[in-house]
Amino acid sequence: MKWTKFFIPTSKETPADAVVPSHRLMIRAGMIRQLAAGSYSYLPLGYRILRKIEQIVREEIDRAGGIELHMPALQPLELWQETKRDEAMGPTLVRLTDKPFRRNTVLGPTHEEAITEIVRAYIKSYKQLPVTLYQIQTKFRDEERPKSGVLRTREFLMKDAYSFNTDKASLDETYERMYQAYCRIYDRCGLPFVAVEADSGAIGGDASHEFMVVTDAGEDYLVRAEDGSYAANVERAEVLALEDEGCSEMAELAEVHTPRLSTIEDVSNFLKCRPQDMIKTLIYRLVTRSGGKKSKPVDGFVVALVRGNHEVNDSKLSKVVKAIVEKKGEEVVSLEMAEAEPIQKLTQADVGFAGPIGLAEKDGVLMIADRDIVTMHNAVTGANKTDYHVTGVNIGRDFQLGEVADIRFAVEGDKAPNGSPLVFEKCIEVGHVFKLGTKYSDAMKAHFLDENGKSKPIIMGCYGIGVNRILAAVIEASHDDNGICWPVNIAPFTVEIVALDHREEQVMTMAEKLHDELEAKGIDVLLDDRDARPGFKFKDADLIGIPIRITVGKRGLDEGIVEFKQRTDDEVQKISPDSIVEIVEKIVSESAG
RNA sequence: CGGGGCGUGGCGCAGUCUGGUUAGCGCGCUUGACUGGGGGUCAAGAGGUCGCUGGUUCGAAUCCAGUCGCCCCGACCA
Repeated sequence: MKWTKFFIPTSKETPADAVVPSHRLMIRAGMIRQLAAGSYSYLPLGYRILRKIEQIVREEIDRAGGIELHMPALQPLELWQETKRDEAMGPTLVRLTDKPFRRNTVLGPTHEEAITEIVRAYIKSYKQLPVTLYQIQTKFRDEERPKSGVLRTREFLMKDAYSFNTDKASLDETYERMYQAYCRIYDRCGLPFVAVEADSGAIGGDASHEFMVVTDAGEDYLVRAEDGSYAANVERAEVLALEDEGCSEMAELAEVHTPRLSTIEDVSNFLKCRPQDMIKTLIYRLVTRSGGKKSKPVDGFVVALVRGNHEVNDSKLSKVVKAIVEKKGEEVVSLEMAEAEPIQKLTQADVGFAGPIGLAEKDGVLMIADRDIVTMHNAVTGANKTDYHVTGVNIGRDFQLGEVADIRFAVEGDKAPNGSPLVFEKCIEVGHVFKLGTKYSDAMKAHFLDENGKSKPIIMGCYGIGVNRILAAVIEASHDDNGICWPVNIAPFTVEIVALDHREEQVMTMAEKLHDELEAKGIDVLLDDRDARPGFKFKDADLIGIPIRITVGKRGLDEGIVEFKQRTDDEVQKISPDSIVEIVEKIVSESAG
């Protein structure tokens, strides 16, 4: 490809709106252009990269046993009502309601429903399982706040795979294969990643991993043990319980007047105590049911206790509550933060003055203390009386602990389960693998007959990769002051030939000869044949980040050489034009690994 | 959805507070000349309903009201 015949609108100036490096560089390198918030056109250079990443993804998912198909973005709303995800997705689900014929149509944000609809129609027997189907397709999500260029957009390219298995062991096997495929994909894309335990949250399921790229441009956080033994999304990170600091003497329980001071910060400032010496008491409304779907739901409360400097992790809490409730042979219908009114009724005080003393004994109250409550002494907490707190609170003497569990988020200073200090890092999620279980097959009645002729729901897994995010994440991970440094495997072109003076016939002849030779070998080569000064071409070459640069100039040709430089190297090598093809082919095959 | 900022040629900005000839500057673009190893020089050009609507005024990029859009922080995020 010759530069003058292609379309690479590079720019010296950085657009004011672009903040993160990948966004700035993609615009400056002429890879993308914004059409609206969260909507980007991929210009030819950007699109070449996207296609290369897509192809790597395709090859690896195929290798892991995936079968490619293609589903529509336009979907009937009814499909989403079957799984109640029309509600769950909320405003993120793009609904087309302008014209009568579009009523009840949505643009797919993901395809669990669509794929399950296919599978339930055709898969009837255990003999047809397991099967993994996937597509690489455009997704639509009306993100409330698109940001950081291509990192968070309303329309994006996603590889979404769905596995269907007869049992858990079979799902585990597929999951592991996909997990390995993901690792290979990021490796081939030259993207340094961390696989972390992810929160499987309300959906249930027993395993979920996210693939993260550590960068300041990210919007998620992961925690990692310093010794490398542990990595997880902050949403789910487990921590070592704090050590007991001990205390010299047990103080008297005392009530103190704390008018209108209902926050941890206010009270700790007022009483001159540390937030970690306070017990935060949060009240949730718990609805349970025993004995099947027809039985009457029962209202109750969950009182969650954490230290003042900690936050309750709702996901951890709901898992603990679920386990306790199920142990009693009941099931959880819902668990939500209580409104002001029921809190006042329960505590006999305004919101902000709740405390554990006397609460656990009340009817329908399930008290769950975080593990780090256990080691508190002379604590401060709400008095269950408006405008009052109590100090000198001690467990055992003043109130009894109910259930004890890890129900909080990790914070700076925490340690991993093995005692290694935890490090918090900002990151971008570039992939997520998930054991779904039977959530969708139950809701949509996707059943199969097993060896005994018994009908069972198909066990599902889903596996997503954001193709555009890989692209942006690679730039975040691989750039310098001068521009992008593309890894060979996904570079838009592998080689850029810089012809230094297009008026010199011998220069252009040699440049074109090398271009043709490389192209004949199937190597993606870009020849900068513009009538521009050398410095201008070098700057552009660095900006668009082609991994191998070959400079053809009169000076070198007089010596019988051309110059060879890799984007990430400093030194330039003088090389005979005859050996260029061989050297490039070697680099390409080494990268392909 | 809360808080903040910004809309002036393709890009980056000045001008707005304090209304007043023809709306400027840099980059880029066109033409010509020179130049030619890290974003050159000179000369001559093309390109703008100042986001949109309404209002105030003799007169609005500038003041007022409304509206649309974009960016950042936060909340939210299968």
